[in-house]
Amino acid sequence: MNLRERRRRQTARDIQTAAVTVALRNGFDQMTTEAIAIEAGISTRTFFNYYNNKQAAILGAAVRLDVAAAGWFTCSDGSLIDDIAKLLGQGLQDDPLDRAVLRKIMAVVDANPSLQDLFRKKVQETSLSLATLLEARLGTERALESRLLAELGTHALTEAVVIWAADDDSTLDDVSVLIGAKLRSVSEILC
Amino acid sequence: MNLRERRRRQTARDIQTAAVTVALRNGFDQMTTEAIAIEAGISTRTFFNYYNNKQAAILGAAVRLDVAAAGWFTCSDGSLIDDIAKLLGQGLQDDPLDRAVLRKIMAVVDANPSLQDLFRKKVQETSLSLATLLEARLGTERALESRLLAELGTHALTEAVVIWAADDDSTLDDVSVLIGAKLRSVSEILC
DNA sequence: CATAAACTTGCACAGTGTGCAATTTTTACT
DNA sequence: AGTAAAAATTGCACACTGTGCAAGTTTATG
Repeated sequence: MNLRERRRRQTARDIQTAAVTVALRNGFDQMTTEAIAIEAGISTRTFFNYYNNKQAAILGAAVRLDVAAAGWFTCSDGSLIDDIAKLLGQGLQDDPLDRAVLRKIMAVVDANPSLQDLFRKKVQETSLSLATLLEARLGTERALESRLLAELGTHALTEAVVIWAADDDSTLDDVSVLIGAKLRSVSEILC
Repeated sequence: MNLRERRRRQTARDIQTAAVTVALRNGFDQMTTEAIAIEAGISTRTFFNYYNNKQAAILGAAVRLDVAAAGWFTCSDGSLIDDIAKLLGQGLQDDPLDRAVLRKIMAVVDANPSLQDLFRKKVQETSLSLATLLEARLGTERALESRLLAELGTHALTEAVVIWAADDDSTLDDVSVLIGAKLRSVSEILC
């Protein structure tokens, strides 16, 4: 990874941290992009080079499923549920979360519908990537089930991350386990 | 229904029509709230009394499930799928769509991610109302299944409305039938 | 070390969205 | 009809958003 690339990520994180800090201090609605820029030590113009708006700055980057590196997923003949859990967990490992920061983010998001909207959008994006992979594995004729399974998987991911954030003793590996458990529980109820 | 209430709805529709007209003429991104206001014959200030932003003006009001008038749904012991189809169809009847207008709206939405975002949000709202009703019918212990079923139902609704919009000979009643058919098809695949 | 590519910044500017107070329209009641 | 309350419309001021552009600065590369 480049120095340039590392710097970009770091700046993006710095801005996110600044945004969360300001949001917790003044309230999200009172927070201006100027305040974020000052807190992060950059110009407002640079802020907009990193994020399209305040909402995006709070939420940061979405969980990305590396479709290229997931060839194993489409070919695997192991347990579908385990593979989904592993895949989603892998997506988290790529861009590790900071528990303390995440808690603050959750506090801000909980109080702001506009943030929840954007969050839904990001979840939707993740769901779409997952659906594509699932369709590749299950076959095109199962497109609808793929979409629903993906929906289910990303919901499980969200709930698992919330649990992870709340429990100081849990690790990122536990998230995969949690996802698997949730999916299995749903599967039992439906069958 | 009041004269006042009817006027409000009519003005809301007028603004929506104006917005769609302008969007098709100039492109959504070039469209300003001022242009909409002029087209609708109102002030920009009044525009914001009706809609929070351009996106909302294009999409208009969401399909509302009248929770109060849906007591029958939670008590019914008929076919769940039929009842869901009936309920969603009922929501449409309350606020009939104009096929020609809907087609124009779809053309604009198809070309604009920000409209798709808002659309997703509206679908989500409908899904939530439906989930509440489903949970009341199925029992609290089936909350998760209720949410998934609701998701499924609103997806089916969306697809059915698209089909209705494309077919001049179909009626709003057909939408219910379509929803039922889609749900049944999914149910077969899953079982 | 020189040059290209990427990044940052200031500035100008068009557009968004809201609070407030004045005015007009509708409703409800006598 | 007449009138007072309630609701809707509007203009105005203003703070904030987001983008294009051009000039300056930093990093990558050979």
